Amino acid sequence: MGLTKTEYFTDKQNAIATMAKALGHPARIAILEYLLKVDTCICGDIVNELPLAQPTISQHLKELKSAGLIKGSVEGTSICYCIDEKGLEKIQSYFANISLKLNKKNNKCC
Amino acid sequence: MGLTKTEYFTDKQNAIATMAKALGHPARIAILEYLLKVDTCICGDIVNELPLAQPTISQHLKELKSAGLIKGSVEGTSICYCIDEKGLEKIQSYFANISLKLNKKNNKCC
DNA sequence: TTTATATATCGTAATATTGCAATATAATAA
DNA sequence: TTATTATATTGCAATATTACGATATATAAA
Repeated sequence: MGLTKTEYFTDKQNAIATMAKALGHPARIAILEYLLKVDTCICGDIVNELPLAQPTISQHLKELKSAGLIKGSVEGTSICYCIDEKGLEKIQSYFANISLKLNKKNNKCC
Repeated sequence: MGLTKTEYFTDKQNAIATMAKALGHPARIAILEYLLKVDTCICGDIVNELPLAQPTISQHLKELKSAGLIKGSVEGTSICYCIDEKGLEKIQSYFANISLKLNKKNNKCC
């Protein structure tokens, strides 16, 4: 195995899991935070920012991109990456909704 | 390799990544949503709810628990699992904060 | 064209994850 | 005690992830 049985779950569950998974690595959290910190859009200086090799960073960027959390556009020789607000809005509102429901039900157990 | 270099990142980055990783599987999202849906705290009927074998569910529960997203307490023969509000609050507020910063900076790029 | 720069892809080794059958454990019921 | 029930653990096969050196690609500069 080692294969996630996505067919057993709803599209939304899979979508949230995909985004959460993409954020399930400290390097990708660090990339997100760096993109948030810098004012101008970022290119390859993420490589200088993180203590990981260039191919590794490239791979992490690819995963964030395919999860819809960042965007990248060619800018001459380099590539401008930035946060994809839509994707982040999705995951943010998902957790906000969970919290809301949790507060409503006043779950007292365990 | 195959080994995440956690020592290169901050504790907070690692903590968020750990929680996100735990939610990076549709079965674990489904478990979370089920725990949220049912009024009473849940025990082994998660096994009946999801199309996965009992050992698999048990493993997923363990991961959610060690990430601080759910709690479990022995209740006779069975175990009562429920959402750990603290953990969920952490990840919720993290993304809320990201969204806030994102809106502030009006990021127009790419 | 040639060279330099930036990024992506390939290939690969080490490790982690997923899923389940079989089995162990632990608490209650008979 | 001996079931029975609920859950966890073990062991294992299939697959995925992480990381990086080597290399490819693509654009701009000389």
